[in-house]
Amino acid sequence: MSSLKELAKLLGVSISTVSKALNNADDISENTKIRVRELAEAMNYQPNKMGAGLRNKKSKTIGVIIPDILNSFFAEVLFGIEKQCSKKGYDTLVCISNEMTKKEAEKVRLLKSGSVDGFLISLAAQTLKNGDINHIKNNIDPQKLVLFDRLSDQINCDRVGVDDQKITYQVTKQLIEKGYKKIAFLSSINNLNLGKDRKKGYLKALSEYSIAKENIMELSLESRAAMHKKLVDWIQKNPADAVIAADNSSGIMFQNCLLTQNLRKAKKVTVIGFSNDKNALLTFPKMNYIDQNASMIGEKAAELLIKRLESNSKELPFVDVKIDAKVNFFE
Amino acid sequence: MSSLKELAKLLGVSISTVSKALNNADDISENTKIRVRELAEAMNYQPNKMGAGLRNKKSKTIGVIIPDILNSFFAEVLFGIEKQCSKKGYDTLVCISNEMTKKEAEKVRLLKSGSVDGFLISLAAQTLKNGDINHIKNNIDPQKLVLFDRLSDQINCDRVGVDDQKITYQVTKQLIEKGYKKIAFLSSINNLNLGKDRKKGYLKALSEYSIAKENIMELSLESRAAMHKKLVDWIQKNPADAVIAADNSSGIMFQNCLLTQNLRKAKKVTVIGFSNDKNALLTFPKMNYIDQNASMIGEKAAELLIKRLESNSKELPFVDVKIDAKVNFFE
DNA sequence: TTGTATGCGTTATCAT
DNA sequence: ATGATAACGCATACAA
Repeated sequence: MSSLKELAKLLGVSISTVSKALNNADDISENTKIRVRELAEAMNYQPNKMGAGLRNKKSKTIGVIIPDILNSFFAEVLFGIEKQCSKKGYDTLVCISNEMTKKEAEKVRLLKSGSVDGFLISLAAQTLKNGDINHIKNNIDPQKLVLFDRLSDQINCDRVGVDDQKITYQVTKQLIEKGYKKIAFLSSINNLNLGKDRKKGYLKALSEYSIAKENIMELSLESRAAMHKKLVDWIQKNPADAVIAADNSSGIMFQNCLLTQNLRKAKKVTVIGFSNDKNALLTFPKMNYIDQNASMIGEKAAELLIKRLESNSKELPFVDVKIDAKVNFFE
Repeated sequence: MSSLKELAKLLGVSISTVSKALNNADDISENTKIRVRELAEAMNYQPNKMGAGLRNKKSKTIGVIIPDILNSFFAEVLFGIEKQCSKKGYDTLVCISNEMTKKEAEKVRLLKSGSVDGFLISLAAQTLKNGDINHIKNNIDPQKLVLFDRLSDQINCDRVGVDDQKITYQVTKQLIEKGYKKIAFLSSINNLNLGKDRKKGYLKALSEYSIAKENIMELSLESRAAMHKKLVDWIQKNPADAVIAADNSSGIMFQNCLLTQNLRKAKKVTVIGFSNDKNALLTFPKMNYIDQNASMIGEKAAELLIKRLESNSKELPFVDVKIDAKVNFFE
């Protein structure tokens, strides 16, 4: 790789002249600037990030820690993060915690030594469960941290999340207003907070419209064959005209049940699942779905972090952003 | 962040003594080493990557360029890369080319300035299509490059790929040996090389066993409703007892067709798609599938690169590794 | 056994 | 308008 030194030697000027010329400093003649830029271009000069980083105490790199890259939600968030960071001239250093607090702590250490300017973190399940967040609190300046999706109220910093209760509330409301009378709820994630919130939203809408709640079914996805049978029984006995699934798997599984039993037309059940545009392609007939807008979560989180990093005033109050989901209705 | 300088001052020794002690040099007394290590521990000292990188001309960071993070195949490869790199003490800097040559070239530039030690790249569709790979050839030392999955024979370097022809050859053979007589082939990716290879494997197995080829159907996934109808017609007229789908979407779509028409039992068609363990969960009844073992591709690619980076001899011959797929048969 | 000096590539300050 | 110099954090050749 060519360096300022090399360019300087070839041009017969000093290193600082080259540096200033490339940074378009006021005190360098237009002529020199042109000569320097041309050679730099020709030599395919790229400033060395480590040299600049060492000097400026800034790496223009953001550390990202996600619990699970195989979860398409996080992959999509990452897409949004990458998009926004790229736009603002930042690199991303991506780490995976595998949902484990220990790994998460290790990654924080790693990234700090990698001299990232700031952190974008979605907390590991284990961390949330145990409320064990000292590895974050003690090692990361909240001015350099944005939490997304998996939040903890034990840390005072910028957050970007989804309003799970609002999503299901709105969808349930929409269904009611479309004339559905018996709306059931299906979930395999009632042990998680977001599962509970989604259920709350469903119940809230029903109670607002004084509608009796329909059957609520808890699914365990461990034993699929057994669940399939249970679902079939359920839908045959249940008079629901719409079903809201609290998660991606439940929705698709339920839709498949309708198909295998050829019940879809007979029962006229509208199914609404959680998904994203990519996965939705895999269902046919196309399932109605709630898209959490994951890439927007990533974009927004990155935007907030970069804004804070580049603001010199430490006076920006912490914000709590909620990203709205998009509902895709086909029927 | 604490630095060697700070530790040195607190201990009343020189910077180099601290540095050597932490690196366990021979010429430092055990006593001093202990004192230094203890303080370093207490201060939560982390060596600054940029300082070390600048000095050593090594960043212990690997640049990864993938075409599309929303494609679960690449997300899974990334998982494997991260796993292996993490194990060997390397960070990964992940970039997305969005299948565009221009973006890919930009990312190469970016990563070079970020001073990565080496590159793991899966080429963008556009790059492969146009054979336009100068941005790689001219800017990356082949000793520091491993291509994976999307390969080009215009670049002489280590490669890790899948043997697409072999996969479908083996699966077709298995089906024949299980007694299937009429094996059809379904594809929506016949425009891609890997799609062509998968078809070749299918045809090769049939010809080896002197079995007449069954219907071969090209799917376009643009207009899903139309395709669905076409598929239904196809399966009703077609006497196939097994269908090999060349890609994930085709397989799931076809399986759904069987379900919507309640044809599954009547026709007794065995479907084999491409998928991974995660996506396979979304089908019911569980679809037979070929798992490309994507995370292994990532692990192997990272392993090869690190081995080459850490070998001082430049004499290692380039290797061409093929990762075998796993076939999951449920019926 | 420990310390001093140097340089990696960059930028900012202060001469000239 | 240009150049010399110092400093960022680290590792190492060499001196003591």
